[in-house]
Amino acid sequence: MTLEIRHFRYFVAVAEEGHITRAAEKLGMQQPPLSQRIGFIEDKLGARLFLRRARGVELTREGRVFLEIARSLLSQHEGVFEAVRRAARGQTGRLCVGATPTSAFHPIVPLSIRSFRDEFPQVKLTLEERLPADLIKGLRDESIDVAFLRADKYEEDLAFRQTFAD
Amino acid sequence: MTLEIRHFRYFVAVAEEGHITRAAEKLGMQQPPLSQRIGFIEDKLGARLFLRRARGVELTREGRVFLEIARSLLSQHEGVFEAVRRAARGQTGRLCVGATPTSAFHPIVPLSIRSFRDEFPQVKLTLEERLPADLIKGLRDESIDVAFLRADKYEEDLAFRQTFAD
DNA sequence: TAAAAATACTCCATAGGTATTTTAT
DNA sequence: ATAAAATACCTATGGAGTATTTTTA
Repeated sequence: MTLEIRHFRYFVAVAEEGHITRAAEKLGMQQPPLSQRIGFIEDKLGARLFLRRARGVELTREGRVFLEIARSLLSQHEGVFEAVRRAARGQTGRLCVGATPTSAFHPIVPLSIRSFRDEFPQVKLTLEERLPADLIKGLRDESIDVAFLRADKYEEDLAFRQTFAD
Repeated sequence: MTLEIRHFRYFVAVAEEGHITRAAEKLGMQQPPLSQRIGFIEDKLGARLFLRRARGVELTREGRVFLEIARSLLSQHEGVFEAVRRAARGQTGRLCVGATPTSAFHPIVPLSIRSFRDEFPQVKLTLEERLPADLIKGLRDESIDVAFLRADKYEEDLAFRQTFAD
């Protein structure tokens, strides 16, 4: 058996509480199995992570090192779901494209839209024609997802920019 | 149930082989349980990760996103053991050395410290001068890692002892 | 001596194995 | 028709629960 996500959770809970019984409560489980899991982790690592004290447990040096790593692993683990959800969303949801009345007729706009629709047919794409300032506002409040704008004027407002000649 | 390390391993194996049966072989398990686990992961994520083809499986867009994350999570997971091992060996971090006011000037003390610093330059070493009783206390609560003491007096307190003549 | 952790068991859920069916080319 | 994945069903291992003992200060 390898150390699983569950074990990292358990360890962090105990480290934060400094108390196996309380940590078990917080985790919605009983004290003995949690003690066992902690023992299992220590075996796996070949290191003692806690000193057993009369009123709780205390991290050892190895424990403190392990705590840092465990936290970072858990936070990365949490991120997974969000990342996949976003990826899935991009393939299946809606996309609102903004363009100024003039830029809407620049060839790049219809071409981009056509090829996007081609690649992601499940995405319902809508085109919003607005004035440049309103497009920026829309991007900020996320009522618009992407926009076609003259590059020279809104530079400092933009986090990301793709430029096309002409 | 949450996604465990095992699941990430399984997924990466299948993604790399493009073939559940072969991946199962490589993992030392059978094809059906691996198919089940992959199904489980997809359920958890609420996303299809593979397209089922006549001669294997192929990553979807979400699958490719998930693959990157899974790999990075696994590599971080692997690092855990190494990091704890190093911490346990004391190759990193801090070391607090205790000595009595008199023993601090015995040649063995500065000599040991010098050679230790030589061998483990990453370890930040500090010297604590305290009375013998406080040193024992410090060792117990781990505020001190090692101490130089007169061997004859604290014998029964010590789990480990290294004696030097003179 | 009191509070907390460890141990000894029992039980259960989920992972994994075996046999078979379904699907895609 | 064939190769591979899915499904159905069974087994077993590891995790969780309950009762009790051991440890630490």
